[in-house]
Formats: sequence, structure tokens, C-alpha cells
Amino acid sequence: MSTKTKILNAAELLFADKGFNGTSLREITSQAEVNLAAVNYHFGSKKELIKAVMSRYMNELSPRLESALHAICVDEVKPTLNEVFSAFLDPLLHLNTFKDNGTSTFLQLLGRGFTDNQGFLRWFLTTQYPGVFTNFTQAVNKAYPELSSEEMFWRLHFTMGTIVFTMSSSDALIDIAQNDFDRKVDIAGVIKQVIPYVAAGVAAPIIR
Amino acid sequence: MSTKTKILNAAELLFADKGFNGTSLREITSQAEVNLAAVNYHFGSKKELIKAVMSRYMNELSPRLESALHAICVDEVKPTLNEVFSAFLDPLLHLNTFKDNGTSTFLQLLGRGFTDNQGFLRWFLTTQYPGVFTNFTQAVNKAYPELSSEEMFWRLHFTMGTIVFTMSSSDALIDIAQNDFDRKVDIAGVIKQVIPYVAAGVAAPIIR
DNA sequence: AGCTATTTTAAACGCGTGTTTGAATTAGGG
DNA sequence: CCCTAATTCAAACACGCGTTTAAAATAGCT
Repeated sequence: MSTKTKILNAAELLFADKGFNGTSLREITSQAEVNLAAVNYHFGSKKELIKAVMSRYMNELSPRLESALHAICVDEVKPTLNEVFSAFLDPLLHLNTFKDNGTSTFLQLLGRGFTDNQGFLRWFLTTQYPGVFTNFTQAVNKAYPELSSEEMFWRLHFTMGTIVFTMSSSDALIDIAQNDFDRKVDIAGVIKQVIPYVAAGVAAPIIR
Repeated sequence: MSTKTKILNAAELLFADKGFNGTSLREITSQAEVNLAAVNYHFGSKKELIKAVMSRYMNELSPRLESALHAICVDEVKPTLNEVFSAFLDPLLHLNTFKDNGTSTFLQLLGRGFTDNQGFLRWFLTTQYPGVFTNFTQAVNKAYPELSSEEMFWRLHFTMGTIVFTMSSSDALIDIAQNDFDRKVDIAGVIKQVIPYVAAGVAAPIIR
């Protein structure tokens, strides 16, 4: 395995676990069993390494997600919100075949990306992968056209918050749930729990 | 104004804006116009300062919140989830009379507390202010008794995610909303938007 | 006023960070 | 084999961090 890949693999796990600011290059390189200077040699800087970690997942995810959302817009005249949100399930779970625990790792990274670093990753994702967002809002709009664009704006951000927060602390939450309820829980189970929740939230009656 | 108070006031704004890890004691003390060593003299450590900042708000909020939730449990035989979540509104908005932009600042701090510092603030809040949590889950349980404790666990954490994430980036979101929709938005408006969302999310039909 | 305890101050400490350097090592093609 | 380019490596750099120190200033009490 190349040095570059070893760094990416070590970095993504540490980033997901402890955040971008909370992980040092020394932790990453010692975990990856490469020299400290290798990060700056291969990636240029820590910030570029973060982008590379995210890009590896986004490049795998975004085409599948875009086409799944696009299919809903084309095929169905009036999709349900449950269908829209369920469209995320397969592309996200596909990350598990791409990498061990890929789904969980990616969602945790996403959560970190929106809270660490005063949100520079939010900018990176929205500018580098705009197709995901436009397809998503189109699909939601087709499912619930009565929602004004402002109400949709807020509800979609609430939804992102639900997902991102849950996933960035999903390991801790899964631990608590397994102890308290004596039942095996995995990331797919959490996703299946969250879909009806966000679908109902977005579908909530409008109060004016 | 005492040095202690000057530090608390400067710290809470910087913490809310840039997170706990993202704010240095030097930023805080120069903003507060006090000596760097004053933090360690008056509070002992940065961690204790963080606790003090949070406690100042929690001591103001938690009795009002507990009694509002308690009142729902006592007065109403079957409250709606909208009533339960609306019970948060007055205690939260009361923080605005306690301090300028107190509601917004506190909610941002809360958001930071759950993502920074590998969640030591989550532990601090749940152990120091358990009454808030127990009253809340009781009220939700009375409103929606069909929900199993495990489903309630997840939905309440989804709800916390919605609130906490939205509020930790509420300044940026309010800016975007004001530009895109040409309409004055404030934190009370966001709270009123989020209540039907989370109420509908928690009230979502159970899929088994 | 004088003494004591409290508070403020400037300076430094030790440590960890991301990054850079320049030499040593390794690969790969003519 | 040899030369060159790519990579690895140990070491150091400059900087910012939280914390500590000990002297100076201030406040409060008798």
C-alpha cells in the first residue's frame, strides 16, 4: 500500500473519531507508520489532507446519490418524502463495500466537517459538489410543493443537523443504546430510525 | 465590572463563535482587557472557565425549564408534542432579558458543548442538571406513550441534534436566510420554525 | 497609617503544533 | 552500472498554547 493511501486511511479514522482540529499530524503518521514529513510531501498541508480525505468519499458517493435523487424526480410525479430520504440509504450503505465501516466513517466525517474549522468544509462541499444539493432540493420540492423556499431552507438545515449531529456522535450513542436496551445496534439501524423522523419533520404542517 | 465577570462575558461570545477548542485564553483576556493570568487565578483552568460559562446560563434556565415541563405533566392529562416543545420557548427567550442575545449565545454554546471536547460537556450537563432531562422525557412520554424507550431515546437525540446543530451555526444560517429571502430573521423566529419540525419528527409513525 | 490579604502584572516555562530543511535512501530507465 | 528523479528520514524551526512564578500594585480592615 502506498504511503499516500496509508496516510488517508489512518487520517480518516482519527478525523472521524476526534475531529479535524483534535487530530495532529503526528498521531496520523505514527498510526499510519510513515514519517511525519510525508503528509506535507504528499498533500502539501493538513488542510489539503482533510480535503483529500473528504474527496475520496464524495467522489464515491455523489454520482450515486445524484442519480438516485434524479431518478425520483424523473420517475415519480409526486414522490413521498420517505422515498426522497430513502434514496440516501443505498448510496450511503454502498460506502460499506467501498471501505470497512465506510458509511459510519463518512457520516462522522461529515458531522465534523460542519462543526470544526468554522465551517470551511461546508464551503468546500457546497462548491465542489453542488449537484447533490440541487438534486435534493428539487426532489423535496416535488414531494412537498406547498413548502415555501424559505421554509424548505430551514427544514433542510434542520434535517442536516439531525443527520450530522447524530452521526458525529453515533459511536457514543450506539454504545449507550446497546447498554441501555441490550440490543445490537449498527449504523444502518440508526439510519433507518432517522428516516421517518426527518421525513415527518420536513412534512410537518405549515404554521403561518 | 469585576474581572471575573469581564472574563465570563468575553469568553462566552468567543466560545459561541469559535468553539471551546478554537478559542485561546489570550483571545479571551485581550478581549476582556484583563491580564492573561487572570483566568487561571480566578477560575483555575480553562476547563473550569468553560464550566463557569455554561453554569451561569444553566442556573438561569434550568429552574424555569423544569417547572414549565413539570407543569405540563401535572396540568394536562395528554399534552401534545407541540405543547411539550413549546414549553422550551419562554425559558429560552427569558435568557434574552438575562443578557443581550442570551438565547442565541446559550444555544450556540450548547451546540459547541456537544461537539467539541469529545463531549465532556455532555457529561457535565447531564450530571449537573439531570432534572431537565427527566422532566423532558416524562413530558414526551405522556404526550406519546406508544413510543418505546429505545425509540424515544433515538428521537430525543435526533431532536437534540436538530437544535444543537442549527443553533451552533445559527448566525451563518440567519445571514444566508436574510440575504436569500430578504426578510428579517431572528433567533426567536428560528425557534418557532423548529418546534413544529421536531414535534412532527418525534411524533412520526412507528415503523416496525 | 500600617499591616495583611487579595488581586494584577510581566515574564517565562514546557509542551505540542504544522511546516521546512537537507541529507540519506530507494526506484526506475538508458 | 550509473545517473537522475522520487521518496523517506531525522532533525530542527517558529509559533501558539495553557499554565506557573514571583514581584508589584491595590484593597480592606484595625
